[in-house]
Amino acid sequence: MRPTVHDIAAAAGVSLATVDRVLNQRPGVRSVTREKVETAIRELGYIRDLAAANLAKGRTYPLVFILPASDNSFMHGLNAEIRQAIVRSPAERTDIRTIEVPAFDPAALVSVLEELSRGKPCGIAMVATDAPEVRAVADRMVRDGFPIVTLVSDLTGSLRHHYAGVDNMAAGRTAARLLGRFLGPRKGEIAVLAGSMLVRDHRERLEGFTSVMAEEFPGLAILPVLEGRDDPEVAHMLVADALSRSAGIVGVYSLGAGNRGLIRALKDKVVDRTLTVIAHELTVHTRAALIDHTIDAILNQDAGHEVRSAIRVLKAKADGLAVIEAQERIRLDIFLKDNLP
Amino acid sequence: MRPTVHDIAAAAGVSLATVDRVLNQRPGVRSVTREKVETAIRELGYIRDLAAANLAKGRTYPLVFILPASDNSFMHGLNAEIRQAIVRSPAERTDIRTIEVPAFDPAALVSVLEELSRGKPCGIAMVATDAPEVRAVADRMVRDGFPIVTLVSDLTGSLRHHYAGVDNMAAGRTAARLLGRFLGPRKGEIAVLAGSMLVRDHRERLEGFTSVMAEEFPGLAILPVLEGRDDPEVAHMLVADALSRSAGIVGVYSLGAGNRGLIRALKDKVVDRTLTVIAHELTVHTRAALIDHTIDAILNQDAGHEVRSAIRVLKAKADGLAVIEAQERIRLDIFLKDNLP
DNA sequence: GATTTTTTGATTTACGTACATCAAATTTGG
DNA sequence: CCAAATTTGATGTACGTAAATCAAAAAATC
Repeated sequence: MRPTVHDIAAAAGVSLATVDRVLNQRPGVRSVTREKVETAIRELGYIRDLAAANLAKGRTYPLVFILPASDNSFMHGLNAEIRQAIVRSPAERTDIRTIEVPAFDPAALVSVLEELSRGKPCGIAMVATDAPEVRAVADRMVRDGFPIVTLVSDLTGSLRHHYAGVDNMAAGRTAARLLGRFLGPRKGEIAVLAGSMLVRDHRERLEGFTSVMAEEFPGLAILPVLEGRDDPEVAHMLVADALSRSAGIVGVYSLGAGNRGLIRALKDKVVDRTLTVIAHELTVHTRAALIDHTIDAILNQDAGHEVRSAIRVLKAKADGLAVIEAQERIRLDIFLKDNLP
Repeated sequence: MRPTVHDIAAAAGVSLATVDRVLNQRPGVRSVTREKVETAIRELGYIRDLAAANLAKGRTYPLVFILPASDNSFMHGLNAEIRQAIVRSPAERTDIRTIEVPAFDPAALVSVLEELSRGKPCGIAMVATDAPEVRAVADRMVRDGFPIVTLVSDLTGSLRHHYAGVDNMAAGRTAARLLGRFLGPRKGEIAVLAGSMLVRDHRERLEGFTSVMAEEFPGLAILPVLEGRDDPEVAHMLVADALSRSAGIVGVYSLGAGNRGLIRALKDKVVDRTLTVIAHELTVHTRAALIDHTIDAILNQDAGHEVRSAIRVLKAKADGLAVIEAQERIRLDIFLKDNLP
């Protein structure tokens, strides 16, 4: 049987109360005594029974998710996953709340964080807007002991405990290689559809994409980025326009949302030529397009995994425990029509 | 606050002891009374606090992993992940034991299972040898109440509660499409290297592979399968031989283990022609080969995820709880040199 | 050496559930 | 209606930890 507080008290020759004081870093213990207890803990290999401790404390983990108020499939999916997590709350002792903030608005995010830092949440997960002022508050809160993880989009150079999202640079590079290899020896132009270059994940995907394209597929020229604002209508217009303007386009990389518009544009135009298309995020629309060969590959991040991972990490940090790194790495899913879930 | 047994006793107008009898299906409760209690449970939305219950019972989850005694990187990795899980045992209340059985030996597996069914394990995870006699014992044990999950390789048509492994048919199909698309308009022959056609996962991969090849890439002809027994030496010999024999080979699909030998053969021979190569399982060797372009893509199953998933599922089944299906789906990882972890 | 302060011990209650015991109430059988 | 069997209640202990109280002992201060 694993040792309990009683065993430690006995081994250290002190009372249970003293052991408790040491374990929960309460004052009123001489450092010699504390030493004795800590030695006993180490020697017996004591590990506190978290379940029992949480029971005794009546502990719950109050967590806050801060999300941008964006109206696209991915964010809806993310929201749905958080609601699922809320359903599981009783069993997991979590108490999850979500806060919506205007998208791409550092000031709004900062004020929400300021507000939270006056409260009691034991953990914060946020889709970060990548701005210095956001980083400043986040870092201050980390130093003040708040567990903070970024979700989907990271905060450059910040102290946040963890990033629950994919490596977007790698995603862009992967897209480039897939596109390049699928096209083989063909030469031509590549259209890139993004949401906005103000978001870090989109910038990074583009950066990864262009670098591999330049290094390894010199026959393919990247056209100026189309910024579709993650809006299907805008995306449709931009892509349709680009396709009609340039006959040299052989491939498309859609690195943001709003793929509904992209797909419509592709279906209108493409009877006369074959395009190779790579898009991000698996939704009902992209899935259908993958199956009917309008899209050739989909890169995806699993929102469910991201949410569950964020929760696990925040709980672990709140308890001062280690996380299983490999488990928390969010993988880039590559879907062809053959390995759809 | 969530309701406790006390609240239920009060609501149902019975004593705590009676509630306990109902909850733990102990005898000595009239059906009318049982009804009252069950109604109260439903109406208050009571859910038993598993942590408290486990504490009171002093419960641990004795789990057994049955693994084939195969000497390849993948099995070594799987073993390592199980050892990691054993390290985490105290915190997870698990008590994990592994048993090695000769590979591809149904009789041995059956006798181990028979032995276990006389004991007390609350859950069994096994790399199944796909044979009718194995399925028979497994099904009997499932009916007797043992939670059983198959790991990596499934048991055809069995009642096992869960399969913690990838969809190998989908893996083969994916490999075919990748190879076909990477080769583009090129015509030629494809060499397939397998471990053994006696293992279900290899058979399925091959089946998926050939079907997509036949349907969609008629210009590519699949050569007779090379059975390398997952042994680097044998694999080396077979591949070197095939390459020297046929000048028409343009691609290779390695769906088993023993890739060390394959890679050596490729490096020896391939200076004079470009081959497109897809292999399974990310190891130090395949990773290096991917980076130096000897291999073009690696399909992988994450052994760590498989082990952790098997444990979560077995625990849930032992408690009669639901699992989060999406979380337990083992994904097929596709690695290009750009998205290596 | 007496006094104050700090440190330690002893003990209790609580968390939510499991499980056992014994007495009391109720039902059933004859 | 009585005896036997069944059902229910009341109560206590346990699991491992947290947290509080109050008394006792030890150390520090003057």
